[in-house]
Amino acid sequence: MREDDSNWFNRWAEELPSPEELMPLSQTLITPDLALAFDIRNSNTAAAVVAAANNGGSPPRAHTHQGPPPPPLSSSQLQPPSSTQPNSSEFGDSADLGSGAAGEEPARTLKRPRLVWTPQLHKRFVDAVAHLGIKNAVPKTIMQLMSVDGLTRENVASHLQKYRLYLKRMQVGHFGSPPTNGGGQFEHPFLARQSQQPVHRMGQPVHNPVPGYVEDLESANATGGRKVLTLFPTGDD
DNA sequence: CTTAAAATAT
DNA sequence: AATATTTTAA
Repeated sequence: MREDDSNWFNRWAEELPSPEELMPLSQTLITPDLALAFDIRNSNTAAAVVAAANNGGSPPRAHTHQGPPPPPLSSSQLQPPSSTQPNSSEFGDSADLGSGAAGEEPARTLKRPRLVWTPQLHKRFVDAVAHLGIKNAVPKTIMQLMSVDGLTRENVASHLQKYRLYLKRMQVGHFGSPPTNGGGQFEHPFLARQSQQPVHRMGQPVHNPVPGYVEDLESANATGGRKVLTLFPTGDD
């Protein structure tokens, strides 16, 4: 079906907002501990990294008692506010994943929110892999090169796994391949799904635990009326 | 309900 | 580190 290929490109195009759009996002995250404290989960495609830990339920996994709670991370690296556009070139710059409040150390007892691989973040990832070469493209190195604060090796490893699978799949498999686009450069439809329909769920209306904060969040992402607000200015496209 | 992304376990 | 499995979000 040719609808398919036209769609994938469409989707891909859809997912990249203007840099300006995501610019104001630099510090648009609710402080992690706050979010976690209120158990705010945004089904609204709001903040990228803001996810909530399942609180109030029975912990599904408890076996394999190997759980010294890892340090959340070194918290905030001081980000020089001087540059309006900190990163424009390749690497050498450090990106900064949602830390939210500077000076707030979530520290102990907080589960790390689910990471959302935004296109920009993925781009950075791909860039890193490309520049490292297949032999050095291991999670640790990639993570280091990406220099994204808050990004753990596990995150990269998991993503790398999927990325490799994706490559393998397109390498052998279907030829359907990208549409007649002049055979030019195709980005990776790797991150295919960004926004979906709100899918109304009957019976259980959205009960916002903390309307005030949610409102705050919404105003943050609603700025411009776009759908997805993601991360920091990777600014590279 | 289904699928896929991310986390987690091995 | 790589792969498999499970959990969680869209």
